[in-house]
Amino acid sequence: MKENSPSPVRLKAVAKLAGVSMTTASSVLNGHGPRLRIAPASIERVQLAAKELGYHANPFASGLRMKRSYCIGVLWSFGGPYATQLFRCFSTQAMQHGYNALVYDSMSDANLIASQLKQLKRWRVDGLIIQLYRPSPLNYYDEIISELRTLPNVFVATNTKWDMPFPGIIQSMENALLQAVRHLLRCGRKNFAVLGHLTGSKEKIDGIRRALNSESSDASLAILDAPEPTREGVEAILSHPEHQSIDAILAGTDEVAAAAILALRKKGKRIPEDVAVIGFNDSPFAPLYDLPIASIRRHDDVLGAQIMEKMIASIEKGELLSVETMDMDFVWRESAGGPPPGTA
Amino acid sequence: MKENSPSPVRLKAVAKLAGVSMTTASSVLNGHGPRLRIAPASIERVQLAAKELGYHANPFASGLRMKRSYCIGVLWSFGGPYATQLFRCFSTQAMQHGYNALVYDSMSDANLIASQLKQLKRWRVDGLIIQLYRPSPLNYYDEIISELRTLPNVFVATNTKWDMPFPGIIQSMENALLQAVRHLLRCGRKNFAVLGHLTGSKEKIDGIRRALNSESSDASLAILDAPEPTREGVEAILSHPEHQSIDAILAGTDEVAAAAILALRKKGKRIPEDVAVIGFNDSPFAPLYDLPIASIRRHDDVLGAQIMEKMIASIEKGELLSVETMDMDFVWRESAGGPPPGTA
DNA sequence: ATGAAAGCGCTAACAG
DNA sequence: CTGTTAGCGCTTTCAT
Repeated sequence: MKENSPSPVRLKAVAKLAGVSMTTASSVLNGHGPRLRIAPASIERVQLAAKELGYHANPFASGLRMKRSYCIGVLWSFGGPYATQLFRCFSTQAMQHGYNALVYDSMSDANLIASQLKQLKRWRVDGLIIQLYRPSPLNYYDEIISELRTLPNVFVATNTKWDMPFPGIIQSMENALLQAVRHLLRCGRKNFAVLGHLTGSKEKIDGIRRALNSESSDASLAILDAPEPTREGVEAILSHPEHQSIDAILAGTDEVAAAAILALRKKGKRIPEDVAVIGFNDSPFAPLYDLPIASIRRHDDVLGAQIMEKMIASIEKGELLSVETMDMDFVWRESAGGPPPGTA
Repeated sequence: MKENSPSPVRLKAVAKLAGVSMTTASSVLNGHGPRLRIAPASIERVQLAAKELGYHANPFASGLRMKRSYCIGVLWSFGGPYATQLFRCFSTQAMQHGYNALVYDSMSDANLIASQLKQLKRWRVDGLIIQLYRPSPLNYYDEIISELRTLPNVFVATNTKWDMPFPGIIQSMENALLQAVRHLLRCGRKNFAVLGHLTGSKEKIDGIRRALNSESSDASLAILDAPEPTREGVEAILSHPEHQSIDAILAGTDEVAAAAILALRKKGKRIPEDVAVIGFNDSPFAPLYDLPIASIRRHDDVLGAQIMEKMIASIEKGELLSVETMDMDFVWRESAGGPPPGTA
């Protein structure tokens, strides 16, 4: 199974072939040739030799010496239909720059994150990209944050502004929710409901409340907890007598939205005439239902490459990581009812 | 941003605290205590000291010395709705054993794979898990395979038996296709079609042909190329006059299946009465359409942990990696028509 | 049963 | 401009 692998080329071999010392070879290969004013001829010979032998520094040796790892840690809660693209961006982008992305799914769990952080620290990562949503209580992540302070080049992706001593990016759903709510109000909806996992929908609920307020609407907002996106589960919840007046549902995912549509129809309601339904994540399936499902979209797919790019610039050139905002979008489709926003 | 991190604990400190030499400390911590008959008292003191100081060996130093990396490479073409779970299994499982998973999305592209392999080799991975479907022409992967021979603990996941000098697992859709085809034939279907990306559906087409043969059926099989799973694209294809007699569609993904259902309905066909439709991947959305979509399911979710487990056993205990088969399943739902298989 | 010493492969002061 | 030298932190003979 395992054959005798040809022992990897070492710096010594390159130096010998180029007819210089290891020092010179090393300097050239690390790009210090010009700075140290090494003879152009030597530079070229070294580079040629390296290419010819297919030399690549042993990362464990140079890592040990330089006290750095050429590894970038990524702690992200992967979910939703674009998680794969996101992950792909991280690892591909890192590889293109000669780095390794050590990617872990944090599942937004503080204990898990703590142990993953420990592992990444052991590996002396050169930088860390971490997704950390505003916790409640606010001190929930205190230990993690103090741990982060000991790491270089920390970049945090979060969902909402929050006093957090790291640069990063805010992916806010505030604006998308505002658009969605405005649309629903314009269509005359009065009784809103949030449907889905309670855990994690706090942000959505707050956002909707704020949106309703800012539009000075007196519409009601019900919170329906649907842990699983099954037809039966959702049906049971929506059958409750208290919930019969609901005319606008914001679901936690597109799956839940689909289940809700099926359940409501079964009860004789027409979608979107009687009840408007909006999903979340804009999965590729959303437009492919018999009634295309409106959704709210996070632009994860372009995000990964951008963040990794910045990270590497920060590591290599010391460019400061900055805080930015990236809004999500409301994607209108038939299930939201009414004419699409922006139509006269 | 970066604070003065407390310099990490080194072996020296542990040895001093335990009152032994570095040698002894190292041996104990690597589990050689008993073998070297080190005094039980010393063993305990060392372990205590290590725990107290929170010592963890610098992986770069021990990696350099031991000529190994505690890293496991994963080259996989991530796709389908369960890709995230698969990825999560790989990295979590590796972490639990103190390894790092270096995961790259190979996208089944030979050039990409070659460059990713190079990177992994530089990193001296202790093992490699790679997804490599039977290529055509068969020698397409020759370079990659000869590269793989130079790596330790290679484990290949593939789709079909094929002379490949590595242990691994075969995820075969043969059986699932047979079940699906049998079901369709039992329901009296005569004109089959495969609908989806042509690239990558060769295996499916062959499997269906073999299934039809083994059932001695004279049903026809049309190959419809639908690069994108959009309503319009699929509609255009299915509107072609030649394709009006089709009564059973095996789609490349559940998305394509959904698009096909919409397109066919628009043309006045009833699903599943006039045309049976079967998707692929069994995405969580499949059961949530107004007409639940039958599908074919790959058990990716359990696969990742299993493979990684074996890999680590192979690295640490030299247990041989073995070749196994894992069948996919046909998941009946209403879109496939007829009574579910197994019903009287 | 334990410790001193050598060295994994590389890089960066420091002398020439 | 180039080479000699001294480690980075750890593991492992080999002596004691």
